Amino acid sequence: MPGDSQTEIRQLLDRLCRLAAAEEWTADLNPSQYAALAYLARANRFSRAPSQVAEYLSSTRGTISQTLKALHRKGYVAETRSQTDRRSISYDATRAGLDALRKAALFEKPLAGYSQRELTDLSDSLKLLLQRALHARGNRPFGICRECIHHRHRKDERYCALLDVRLEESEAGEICYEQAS
Amino acid sequence: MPGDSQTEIRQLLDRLCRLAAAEEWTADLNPSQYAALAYLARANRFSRAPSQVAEYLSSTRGTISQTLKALHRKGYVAETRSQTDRRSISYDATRAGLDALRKAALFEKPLAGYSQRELTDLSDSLKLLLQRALHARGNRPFGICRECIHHRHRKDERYCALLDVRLEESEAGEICYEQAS
DNA sequence: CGATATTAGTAGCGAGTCGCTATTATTGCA
DNA sequence: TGCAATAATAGCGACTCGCTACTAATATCG
Repeated sequence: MPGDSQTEIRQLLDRLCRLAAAEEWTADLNPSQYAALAYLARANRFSRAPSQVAEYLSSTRGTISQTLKALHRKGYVAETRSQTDRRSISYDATRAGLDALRKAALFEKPLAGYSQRELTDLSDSLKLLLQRALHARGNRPFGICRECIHHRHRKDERYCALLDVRLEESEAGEICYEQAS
Repeated sequence: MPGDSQTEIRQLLDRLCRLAAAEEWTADLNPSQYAALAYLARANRFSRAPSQVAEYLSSTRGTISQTLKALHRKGYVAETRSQTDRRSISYDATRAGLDALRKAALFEKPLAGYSQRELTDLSDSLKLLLQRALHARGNRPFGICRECIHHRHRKDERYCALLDVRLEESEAGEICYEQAS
């Protein structure tokens, strides 16, 4: 039934995204390219391969492959082939890429009047909804490293018990493909 | 800066939309077609022309023209030429169109556990954000007829003071292009 | 009244997404 | 060692999107 809360929430989300998309075009990026680049800027070094980007964006490897190539042509990402697995590639956002991201800021003005409390409330509501929707579809959560069951933190050292590696302090706040809770 | 509340909220919105989009493909609709159809199902008879759909979706007349033609080919909308202005066309969702919309329901399960209070809270937060974002860009609000300054309601009669027409009871809850508050 | 905007809808271009289905490397496993 | 699984990519057809025209109908105004 059109008009109920579900439909309304869905349409609100959609219109907000379309508005954001309109802004993204002005920054030499199309919405998919923006989304991929924004992910790469927040993802840790174990989570920047095409298939991981595809999964995060609920897209396919084929499409994302093209998107990343386009970003590469524009100089917004750098390609790094893996040493251990010669099939896989990792993409990192370049300085120019981060600049392009900043140009497409949309909700700065509309969110300016919000208190920190209101921001986290909204953020948490959306996070919960997304989490449930992802779970219903059997998708990975793509949570933050620090909030993972494999994350170990003692003294001033961080460590991932799953991948068996030491972690830099700055990596604790990044998105991880393997994150679980 | 990636990682702040703004960026995070934007990425959450984006991922929710992409998830919804993935669901829409399964209902013989692409995301744009779904969005246009969902709008037509909620818009009143003064608001169903291509240019109005385009404005609602932050798109262009050209693109929406194609989208509506595609929906027409699929039998999901009906075309009606205006009697008064022979340039304009109005599109209405057909019964088959409404069925297709229902097939693409996504947030049913994830939102099932929410209380009515939580639903309206989330809905209101998003509405406020959208409203501010639209205002910042100088766009129309596309609000609901009933909540308009031109809406008159006395006894059991509804009336629009702007368009100078009587309104059916069922129209009071529909989206209107002319809505202002 | 008639010339001149303005408006509504559409067509067509080029780039690119998206869901597909292969295809090619490379790696893991029995 | 052979065969399945995996990572990335290529290519197809339908489509969106931002453009720039373009047609037809309606408004405006000297």
